Amino acid sequence: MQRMTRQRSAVTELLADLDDFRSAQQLHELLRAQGQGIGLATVYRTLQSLADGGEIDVLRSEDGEALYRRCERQEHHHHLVCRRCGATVEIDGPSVETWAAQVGAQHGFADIEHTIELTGTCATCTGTET
Amino acid sequence: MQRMTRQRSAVTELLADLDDFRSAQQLHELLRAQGQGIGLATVYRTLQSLADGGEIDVLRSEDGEALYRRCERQEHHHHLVCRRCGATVEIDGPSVETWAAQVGAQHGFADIEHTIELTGTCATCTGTET
DNA sequence: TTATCTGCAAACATTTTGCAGCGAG
DNA sequence: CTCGCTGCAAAATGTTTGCAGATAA
Repeated sequence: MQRMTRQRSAVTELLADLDDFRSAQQLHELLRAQGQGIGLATVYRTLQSLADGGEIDVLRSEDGEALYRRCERQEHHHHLVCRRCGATVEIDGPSVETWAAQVGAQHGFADIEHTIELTGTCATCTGTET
Repeated sequence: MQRMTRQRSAVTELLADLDDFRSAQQLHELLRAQGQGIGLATVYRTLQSLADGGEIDVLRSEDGEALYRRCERQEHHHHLVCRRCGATVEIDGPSVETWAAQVGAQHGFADIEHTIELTGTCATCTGTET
């Protein structure tokens, strides 16, 4: 089992304070900035163990970095990103959640998870075509 | 502009033959297996340039590898994957296509693209719980 | 011809791992 | 006391880049 070390609780508490996804290196820097003495490897190991335990969510950034966030059990939303200027809009798609669950059930799949990414060109960029 | 080299057309043609997402290294191996002499760096550079030109789609695998696939203009489908045994079902989601376009329009975004991945536990694996 | 592309190997960034010592239980 | 956890630095991966030579146009 896990021992509750100073480092582990530091990571857990930091994640509790943050709402966005952060990279391991970012979290490491934040901890050091807080005056917490902690090694990068430990941050990675701790995050991995938290992720294994389902206590945090992990996703990959566009350039392959792993991003972590404390697990939000519910109420997730998706992002709509402009491929031109990078503008991002948070969107909520109840219909998609429903659709996902439905499709899963239709094929006998349980415990469905979904990842959705929307990309487009935003109004500003569309109008500003060169 | 791009020169049409032996290597570049080899990559393009290989992608035309494949339907799934493949990693750069995988594509490199396939090309070598085909007897095509091509360096890994060239594969990376070519894929990057194709991606920049919007000729291929890129996404990130769970473990941070970049995966490439020739751009499918329309009529795409999504996959529902069993997290336990890896079984894959192709699904078609007209409602999602609609939802995506709608959400995009709502926010003034044009030319919406979406990536959707569904993961769950399939019937067999659910029933076979140890 | 000549600017671009290629291959190789070295450089990079992120993440993982080996090992000696620390410390929670 | 013990065994897991930590820190460091070295190793592993996947990707990028510098450079000299090959080559498409």
